Amino acid sequence: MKRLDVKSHCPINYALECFGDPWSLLIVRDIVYFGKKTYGEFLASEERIATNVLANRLADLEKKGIIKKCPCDTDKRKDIYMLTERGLDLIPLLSEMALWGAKHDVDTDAPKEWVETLSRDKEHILPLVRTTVEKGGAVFMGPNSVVSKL
Amino acid sequence: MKRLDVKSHCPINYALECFGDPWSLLIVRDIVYFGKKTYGEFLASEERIATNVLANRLADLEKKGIIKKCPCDTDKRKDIYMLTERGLDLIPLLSEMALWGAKHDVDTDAPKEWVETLSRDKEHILPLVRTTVEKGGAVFMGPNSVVSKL
DNA sequence: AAATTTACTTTTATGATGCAAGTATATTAT
DNA sequence: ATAATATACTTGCATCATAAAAGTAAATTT
Repeated sequence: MKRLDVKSHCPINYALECFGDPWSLLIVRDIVYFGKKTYGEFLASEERIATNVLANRLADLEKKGIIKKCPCDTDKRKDIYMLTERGLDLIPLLSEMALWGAKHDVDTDAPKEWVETLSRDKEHILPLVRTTVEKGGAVFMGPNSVVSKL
Repeated sequence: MKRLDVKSHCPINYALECFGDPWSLLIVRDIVYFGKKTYGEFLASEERIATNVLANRLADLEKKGIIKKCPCDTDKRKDIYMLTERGLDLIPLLSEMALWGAKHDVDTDAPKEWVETLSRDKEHILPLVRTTVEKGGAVFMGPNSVVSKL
């Protein structure tokens, strides 16, 4: 948890120092693709992150300016986590990662149609994903999902 | 070092399980951007990877099919590490990571001109990077560097 | 033949993660 | 109003990964 020393200012190393651990990008994925917003929703994700690790990662991501936390209006026990501008800027990176994984994992769960649509027309799709997520929507889930607009 | 259990077949998680540690992508970066090819060259990189960790990461990346190792013709003590097809397919992801880092690190070392060129014309640059690296060249170093062709 | 280079391995210390359990506050049910 | 439940955490402990330092074996240079 102590990542105070900066190893270099290579942009790739900088990015890795911000989110190059096994969990951070899965949290961002949960927001972008599945519209998750609360601690409990992140905790319930398929990869079974440990609760203390989730708390650490959320705090780190907030400190790094990738997510922000707001109290929930309707339930005061909950906080709502959303992407900042820096976080939204991760969408193209996340997409390339998803395309690589979908191409190279023979057992991938990635929906074939989405992969084809995305790789065919990034210029059009990525801004659509961004504006959707900005408004609290997601790629696959919810009434305003990106896939429902295609 | 024991990453035998697959947490999920989400393409993003798959990618993270292949190279989602703090070092693997720095090795790929050294190949793509700086034309590094041998153990000693990777060991000498700015971020100062520990020698045992480098040995582990090289072995893992080879096992995952991202790099391949060939004996060096001119010096039989050395091995030459190169990207496989799977490894070459990481170039777009690495580029997005570099663009994110260059944009969000106020102290970035990324060359401004390269960042602008890349973000303006990915369609043209990325295939050029790929064919260059395939032939043993790199983005910034060597007589056949990508930047020397622009 | 001796010194150096290269690509490692081994050992020990530290730090991060995984798992199980506990806590504080807010909400819902009775 | 009280009890039960939900939510977002924290704490303690075992295990795993990384960092640092040193050592090793084969190939090459002097």
